[in-house]
Amino acid sequence: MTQSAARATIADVARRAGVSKATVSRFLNHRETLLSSEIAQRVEVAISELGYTPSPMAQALKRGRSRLIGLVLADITNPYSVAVLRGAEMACRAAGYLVMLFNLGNEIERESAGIRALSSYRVEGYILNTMGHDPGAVMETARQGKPVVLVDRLHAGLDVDFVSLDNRQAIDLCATHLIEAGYGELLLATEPLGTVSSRIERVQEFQAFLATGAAGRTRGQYFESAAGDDAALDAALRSLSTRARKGGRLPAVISSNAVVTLRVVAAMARLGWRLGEDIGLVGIDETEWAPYVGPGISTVSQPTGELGRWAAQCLIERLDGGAAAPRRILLPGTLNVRGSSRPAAAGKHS
Amino acid sequence: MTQSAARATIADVARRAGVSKATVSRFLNHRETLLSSEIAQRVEVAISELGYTPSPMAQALKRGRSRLIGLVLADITNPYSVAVLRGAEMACRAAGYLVMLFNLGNEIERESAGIRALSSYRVEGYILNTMGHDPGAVMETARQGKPVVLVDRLHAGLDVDFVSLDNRQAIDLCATHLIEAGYGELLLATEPLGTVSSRIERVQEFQAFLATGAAGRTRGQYFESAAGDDAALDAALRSLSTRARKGGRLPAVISSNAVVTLRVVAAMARLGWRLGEDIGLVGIDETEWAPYVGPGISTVSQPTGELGRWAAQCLIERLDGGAAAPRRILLPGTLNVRGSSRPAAAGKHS
DNA sequence: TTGTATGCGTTATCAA
DNA sequence: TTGATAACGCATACAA
Repeated sequence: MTQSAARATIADVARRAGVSKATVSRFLNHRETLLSSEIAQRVEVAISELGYTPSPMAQALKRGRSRLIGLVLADITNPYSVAVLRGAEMACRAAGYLVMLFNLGNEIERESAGIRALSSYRVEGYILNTMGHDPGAVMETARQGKPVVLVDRLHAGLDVDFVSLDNRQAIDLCATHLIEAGYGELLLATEPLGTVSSRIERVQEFQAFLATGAAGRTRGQYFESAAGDDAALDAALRSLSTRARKGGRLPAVISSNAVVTLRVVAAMARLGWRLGEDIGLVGIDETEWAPYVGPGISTVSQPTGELGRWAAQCLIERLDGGAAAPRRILLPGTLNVRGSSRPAAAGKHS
Repeated sequence: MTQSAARATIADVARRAGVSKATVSRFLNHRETLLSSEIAQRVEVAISELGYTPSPMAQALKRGRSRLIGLVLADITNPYSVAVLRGAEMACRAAGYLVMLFNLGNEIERESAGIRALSSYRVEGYILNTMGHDPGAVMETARQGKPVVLVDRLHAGLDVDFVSLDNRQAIDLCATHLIEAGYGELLLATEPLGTVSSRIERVQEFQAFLATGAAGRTRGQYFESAAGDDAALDAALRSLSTRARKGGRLPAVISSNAVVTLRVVAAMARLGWRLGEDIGLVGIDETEWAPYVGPGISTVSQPTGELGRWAAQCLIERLDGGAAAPRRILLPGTLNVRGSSRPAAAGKHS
């Protein structure tokens, strides 16, 4: 325990125990098969006396496998991503893997840099939650022959395991709840679609829902809300309200994720509208603040921890040799009803 | 570029360029000193043709230094921590270091595990934002002779660089603002003090402020709010209100961080009080939702990115040989005034 | 059952 | 200026 600055190596242990390095290594890796007599004892005490821990770097170099799993996050600032990270981390830890994180910080051009960095550390597989803007980068992972699992966002041309919220179920949940609550003119507000599969899918499922009998005479549109453009959002909201009034319906917004939910909330302040009364709102993504903004914001919680856990699970199974066809794992969301989707006295909006 | 599964090694490059491994290594590391003639050319093209990248693991093994910096976070779920992480990451990247993250997930008993894991990867220094509950673990870093910088939380007996919000300035900012806004009976609500230096410091600075002339006839107390115990918080708030009424003052809360701010907000809902009117509130830690909860919540923003940047900076300077005495870097917060600290019509609370 | 020798991908020391 | 070679810490094939 009382050790000088440098970490003990396997040679130190061997010397101290009066055995060879190979024996120490065997004690560490093949304890059961090549059992030693009382030499194991000596090695064991030497190890604990020296506080010896094998160097994962040297092990990786020798074995060709690192017990590292690479996790690429588009934006660690996003609570969704962090929650997924936690789930994945726990599953990996349980399986003896360490998660090596690479945060893109929303700089899509770093996508390949991230994968290269992880690759240089010989990670054994990748969990990707990126923009998918740099197909070359992601293809590189496939080329390496290392397993990949995508979270939340599909990549064109990459046929691998995929773990995500069941967007159809989530959209259905939002829409039917809103309709049952009395709202009849819907707007799906989303971040700009771009190539992000989850955004696109939510819009498509929304449109599919509207085309269904379940929608009744409900009408709906969608709107892409860009980061700085408050005016466009306000206009879309006003237009929604106008359509609703003309049709004798109550207007409501489904926001496609927490970022957009916050934008809609901000718009309420600008427009002087009250959630639930002047307009309905249910947002995908539960947040800690949802219960306390306005009358409380109705949300659909994603099973974020589970998503991360599943992602890790998929990867680890493939690492263990499971070679089935790519899986698609879609987990359901759960609805949290709050004031933002309770029309107070039936449409008293101006 | 067109490569088989395995990554190219320095030997591949050497073979391709028709030189020795040593030459390739020199090209990579000592380009200026031992300049080669047109051999450099050959090496250069071979490298790019093969898409060769040195293995950081092998480099670390040989050099004894990893260009890795270990970052231990108490809870990555906390936006404060993530913001610090981002700042630190950017500074490290600029200096050619990679951040290796270890998240404690608030499990304090993992503190030593985290440091050991990082240590096994031969990180060259540590940025620590932990509970400090496991002194042994942290001492271990010191024993290793590797530089350490503490963020937000001091550790007893560990005399190293420290980067943090200027708690005195922040508390003064909150208190004087509240007083100027007309509030005279203050309550500092904090998470249980335990051994967390930042919490303790904020309480002490609060008490110091009250003892000062600046406080005038203002009175104040502090309250430790435990995670599940809503009743205690409600009681503390009611008692605050009672004291205020008796003294003919307006009551206000300073919440010590974002977690507590949210608890106070939740209490408002339970008690049926309105922020700003029935009670004032200013919280340390800016959040994305602060503008939209109730009348908007006044906050003090921490310069989180800067904190992270400074932490990395300190570490890197020591890594480069700077051996001065431990530094204390205290950065000021900035006040964001919103509705929660604007008494509407002078104390119309019951 | 244990020890010796070799190699993983690098860098650094020495000769050439 | 360049090329063998040893060594970093470890795991394993082989020999003892």
